[in-house]
Amino acid sequence: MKEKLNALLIASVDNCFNQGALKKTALPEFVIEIPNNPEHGHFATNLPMAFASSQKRPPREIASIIIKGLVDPEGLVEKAEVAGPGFINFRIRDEQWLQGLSQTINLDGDYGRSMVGKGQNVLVEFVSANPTGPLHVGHGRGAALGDTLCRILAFCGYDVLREFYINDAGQQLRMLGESVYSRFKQMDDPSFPFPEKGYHGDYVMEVARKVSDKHDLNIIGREEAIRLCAESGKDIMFEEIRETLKSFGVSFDNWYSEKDLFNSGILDRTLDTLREEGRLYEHEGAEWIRTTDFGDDKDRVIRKNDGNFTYFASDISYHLEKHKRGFSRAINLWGADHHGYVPRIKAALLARGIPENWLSILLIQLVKLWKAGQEMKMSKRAGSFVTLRELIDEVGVDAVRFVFLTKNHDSPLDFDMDIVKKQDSENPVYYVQYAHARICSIFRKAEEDGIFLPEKSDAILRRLVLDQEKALIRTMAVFPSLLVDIARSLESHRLTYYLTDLAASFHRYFNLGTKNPEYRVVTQDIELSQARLFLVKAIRIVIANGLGLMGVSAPQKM
RNA sequence: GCGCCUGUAGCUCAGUAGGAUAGAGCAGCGGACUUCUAAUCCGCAGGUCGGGGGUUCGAAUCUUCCCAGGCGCGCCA
Repeated sequence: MKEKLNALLIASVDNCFNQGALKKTALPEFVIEIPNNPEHGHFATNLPMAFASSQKRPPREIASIIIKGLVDPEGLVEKAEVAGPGFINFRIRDEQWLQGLSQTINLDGDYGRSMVGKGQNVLVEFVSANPTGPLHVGHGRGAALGDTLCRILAFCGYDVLREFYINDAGQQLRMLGESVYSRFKQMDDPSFPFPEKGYHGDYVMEVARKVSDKHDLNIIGREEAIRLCAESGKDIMFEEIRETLKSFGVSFDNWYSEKDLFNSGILDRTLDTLREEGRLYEHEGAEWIRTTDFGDDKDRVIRKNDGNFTYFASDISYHLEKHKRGFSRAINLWGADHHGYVPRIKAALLARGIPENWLSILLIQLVKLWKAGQEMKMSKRAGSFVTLRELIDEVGVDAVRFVFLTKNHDSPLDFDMDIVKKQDSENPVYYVQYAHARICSIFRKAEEDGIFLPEKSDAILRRLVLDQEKALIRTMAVFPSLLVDIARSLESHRLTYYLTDLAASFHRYFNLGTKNPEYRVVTQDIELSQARLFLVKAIRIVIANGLGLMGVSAPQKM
């Protein structure tokens, strides 16, 4: 609807140009928004105010000129009026809204789908946890956010590739191997030393048991045993990570291995290119990249004086390779503790002429877990942390995902397990799900009463005349453009608020019927009942589609 | 010290590309189920949008300074 109005406005301004009512100047940036105050109509635009400076006329005057020159062959607008300092407020004709409603019903599961991203392929990298331990709750937030973002992008027509980058080449894997080996040795000799920077979590002992069940670590040399522990440990952890993600409803198209980056020669090739272009230099036995030429605050080492590459080398290479693979844009979801790396990775891309906005990096703030009124401090080093697996098992996938999606990614999130575990109204996930279940229940009731929906809805929908019904129809009309907005802003949490809002409007509507039977969906008047059934069916569709994009189930019964 | 993020109701947070009178949930108080699901709804109360300046028709939103909190500033991974 907003899009239609936008086109209408542009045509109208054009018309004013041709009539000489307005000077031919460039169209300014303007917005069409839904006013908070219902008295201001269904839509409002600030176009006249934005136009004031180039037209050199008062906004209100421009507003009435545009209204006079309105081009509206479809009969979209019922009323247009000048308001406030120079807004134009629009009221759309009921017919138009009803058309939107029947479209929602016809499109069903495809309602909200669009093609705005057509022709664009996007690489979304998220989670990318090291296979040196289980996923913790912070990874869960990234997984929920990333997965939902991918679903929304795909729904908006983007060609999305979901990728998990596996750090399987560096020191940390070696450390896992040493930790596992040490735990194995400690089974017989508790005084066996544990590596200083080793992984302390209990899971390491479990890995040690599993590895030693399969292999006799005593008959092979220490080095080989550590290598074996590292390799097997990685496989075990990785399997666990995949398993956890799967039960969390998160899938990936591609698992990109850092080791492959080395073995395939890609890393060397990318560095050669940078070297040829004079972006690298030797200094004190190490090799550096001149990221300061591109906005970083200091140059960075990519090869240490011991000959090993820094992790940054593979990171540069990985991202340059992403670009080379032909993606029109890339999105990374990182933990906010990595924000210091943003300027340097962007600098490295710029050094190869890749524009800064090709890569969007979403920084995800910390999750604080609360239980029994106490914060559960997490420390990976000390091995004390709540895993995503534990959280899912205790709280349930729907609730965890929903809560992770209630906050903007750059705002820290307090996760109160006591609230989220409750099976009652305090738990926010049920509010939306309940609306869905309630609608299903209405349909069961209608069926009992022998009321069924006809094929065509159009004529019947005219019976929807209540303010609440019209408001619901308008709210639902926002859904497609909301998704487009999210695809632009990458702010998935807005979907959560939208669905909560829609559910609230529905619950309110439903409750009208508890006071006055005339306002029930299923009434004595069959045609009216059918119209309302179409309405709530549309609500069910929007909620189901929205929850689907969030990876949250839409139950028929609760 | 430098950089990034955050600061909105008692608490947790929204606030749609700068728009008109700043919202929700929870907590508090008072109401609504012989009824299509009360996991719901209605009402009341609750705010110098951290503070000061600036930009303009208009600022929670942009800018600058200050205050408070979180995180990051390795030839670690």
